[in-house]
Amino acid sequence: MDVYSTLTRSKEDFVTINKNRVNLFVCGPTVYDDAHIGHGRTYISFDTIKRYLEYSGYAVFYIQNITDIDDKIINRSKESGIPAHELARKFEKRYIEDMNKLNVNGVNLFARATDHVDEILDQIQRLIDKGFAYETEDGVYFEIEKFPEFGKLSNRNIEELESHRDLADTTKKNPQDFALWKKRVDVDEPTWPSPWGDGRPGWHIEDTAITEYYFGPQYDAHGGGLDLIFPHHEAEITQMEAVSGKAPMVKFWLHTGFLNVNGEKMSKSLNNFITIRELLKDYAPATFRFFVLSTHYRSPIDFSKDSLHQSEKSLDRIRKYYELLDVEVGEEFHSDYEILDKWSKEFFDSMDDDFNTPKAIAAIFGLINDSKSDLDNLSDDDKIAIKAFLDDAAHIFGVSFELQDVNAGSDDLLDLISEVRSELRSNKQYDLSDKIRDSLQSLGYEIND
RNA sequence: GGCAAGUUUACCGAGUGGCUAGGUGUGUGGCUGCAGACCAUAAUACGGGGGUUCAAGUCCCUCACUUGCCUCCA
Repeated sequence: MDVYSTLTRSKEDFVTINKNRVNLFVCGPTVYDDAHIGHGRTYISFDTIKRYLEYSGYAVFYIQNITDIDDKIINRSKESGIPAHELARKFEKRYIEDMNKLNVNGVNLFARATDHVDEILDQIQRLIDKGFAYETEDGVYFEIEKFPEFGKLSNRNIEELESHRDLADTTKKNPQDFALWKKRVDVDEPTWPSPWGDGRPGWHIEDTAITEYYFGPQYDAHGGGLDLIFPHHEAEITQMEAVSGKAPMVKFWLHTGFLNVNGEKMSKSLNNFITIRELLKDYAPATFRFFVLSTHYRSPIDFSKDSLHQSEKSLDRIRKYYELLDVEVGEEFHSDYEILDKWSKEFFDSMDDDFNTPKAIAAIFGLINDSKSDLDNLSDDDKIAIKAFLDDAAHIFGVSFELQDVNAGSDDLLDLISEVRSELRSNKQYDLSDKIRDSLQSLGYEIND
């Protein structure tokens, strides 16, 4: 299996630290508002990656942090009058609900920043002891001059960055030094005691404190959105490798591309901000998942009604084919159906190639196109084999290929109506039968004569 | 300005130097009372310009354009 790492800007053989174990960390959300479809894109991608790793025989431990204390939460708390702690819990709960609806359920542990303050304090102390960090009157900072490798993930160097920063009103030695601890005294916001006075953690330190605690100083893969490469992930590498003296902290850095809306960046000012909750009022979760997976996870993806519609139709086509496989998948079956072998190999080869889901989807259609015409001539075992393959693919993608029977329960009534319509048609009373058809269609029913 | 990713047929979107990606949409034919669904079938491509090669969408150079990051951001 080949996986692309941002650190080397190339695909590399996926070699893990400990045999078939994979320790995976993905940056979670800051819980000050509802999750949007960009979050959805990123977390669906990593959910699928985890699913595929597990399918391939890896035991994956997937941790996601929850940033439940930071400026945005505090600001929102002051605006709304809801205590910061309460606000964070509320949106954390809504976030997890949203993810469950999208069938994103692979995270083994959600780790809150505020539940790991002890580990954070401990890591800061060790950074000070080793001479990488210093205290000023308003906080504790990492001194990047002490870590010459700063910039290796994002291809930047300290000199060039300095010229773009303003040193005014900061107590830092160097403008690029970043906060490990922010001292906060006499303010109406949550603080924690520390050896340097009351305050709260800087943004970057929570992730390395959490990963060191659960994984140790080195682990297999770290993911997040493209926008986190600098400065967030750069700072993580700096902190962790400085404190442990071991490198690399992470071998595989995985970054998801952005989701745009109608070609524009999603932002509140453009009024094109779509939350997952809003999305799911109009579209099925599987449609959105399939839409996300029809683009490679590192590429930008453009969200539009039209694209969602295309995904819906594509998924429908797979489902209609799946329905033609009128067999039950049992324990044992034997098949050497060549067309299936060819396309399933293509499917898994594609997934092995940096999780190339669009190509894997194409392999499913390849199978459909090549096998559809001789489906009637296939043995039950061959059909079972096809169905088992599609079940695996569906599981990896986190969708279902079962036809969605949204009208279950009203079957008798529908049967009656369509019977009446058939009778009208056989009597050539098309005015009335077409009226029934139109009405049923406007109610969302499909007519397949 | 620095760094990064892109520019493929109407749209989305794969492409490891030589063999039809795939989907959606469209055309044509079939089935239909008609439309849809369904079945069959067809067409359109590689941003511009150089170069390497027997052969380039695929490698190299160059130009143009797009997007993102460089402050918080999935």
